[in-house]
Amino acid sequence: MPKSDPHFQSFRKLCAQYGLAATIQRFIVYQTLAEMKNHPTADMIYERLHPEHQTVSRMSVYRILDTFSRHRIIRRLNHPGSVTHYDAFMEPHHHLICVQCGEVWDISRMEGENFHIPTGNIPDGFQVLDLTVDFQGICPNCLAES
Amino acid sequence: MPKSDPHFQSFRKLCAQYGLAATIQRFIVYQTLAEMKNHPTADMIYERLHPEHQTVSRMSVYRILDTFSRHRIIRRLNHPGSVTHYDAFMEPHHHLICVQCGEVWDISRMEGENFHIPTGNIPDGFQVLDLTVDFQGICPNCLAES
DNA sequence: ATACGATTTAGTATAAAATATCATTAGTTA
DNA sequence: TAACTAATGATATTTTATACTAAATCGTAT
Repeated sequence: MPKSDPHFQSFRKLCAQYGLAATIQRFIVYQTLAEMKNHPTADMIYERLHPEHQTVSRMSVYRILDTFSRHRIIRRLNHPGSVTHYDAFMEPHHHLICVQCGEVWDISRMEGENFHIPTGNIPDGFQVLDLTVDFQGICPNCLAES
Repeated sequence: MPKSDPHFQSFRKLCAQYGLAATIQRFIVYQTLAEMKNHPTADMIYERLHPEHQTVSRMSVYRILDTFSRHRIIRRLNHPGSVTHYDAFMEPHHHLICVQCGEVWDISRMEGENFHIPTGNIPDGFQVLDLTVDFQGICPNCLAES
């Protein structure tokens, strides 16, 4: 019973903060995404929640993820390939991307990683919130195959 | 007549270097991409070259871009949204991405930008070839609207 | 130059991912 | 609780990408 979930109250506050209605569907999608640690796609989220919650349609999952990412409640990732991936702002991290097979790995940010924002290049009026580094390369598997 | 194009000879060498056949279709796709400076999608490239070159099918554009990106002759970009974008390794650059509207701008790399590869975080056996920094933020237009 | 074997392409069909529309339902505010 | 507004579900459709195979083209050795 989602509405009796103790987390629902704080979720209601979160939504109010952004002027959004705190629907059960939004709560379930948000909770499911927060539990998943592997940058799921909209479809992966739907498949995960559907067995327990037939009350959420696939359509709504797409729409809710879009709404939430526009409000920056969740994050829309820039993965390679042709499917949009999401995450729920867990811990900040960078990406390791194999240009051969397209696989993506997370790498945590390092103390002293020495990435600063080169403001000299950022046009006036653009408000930078965050940065992500994508490392392109070849993964061990693909190296072995070639 | 593509084959009489003076650039075709150097393109032939490029392909030979990677063990790829230097077909007219590949040449046209490559040339078209090199002319386009805005990270086009496969479809945008097809629409651009089609009026002049009916001899290249949409299917081939997708396949050629995939082949070339696997060989790192071109680059497959990690844009937000659900369509794969490409560029032709013109000049190295980073990206400025508006999380609100999804628009992307290039920013050139800076002398002294101070991005080094933190090898401590890269798993053994992964060969890093390049890195790109994505700056997430809000563009002036979207800032004005909200 | 020509012919042979190996790649590559075109075309059709199909799959996967995302969006549009609108009547119905649910959430918020008073 | 009632009225108003916003969100959902279902279906249909669009967009993006892939599978498959006969025919054409490319590279290599003659």
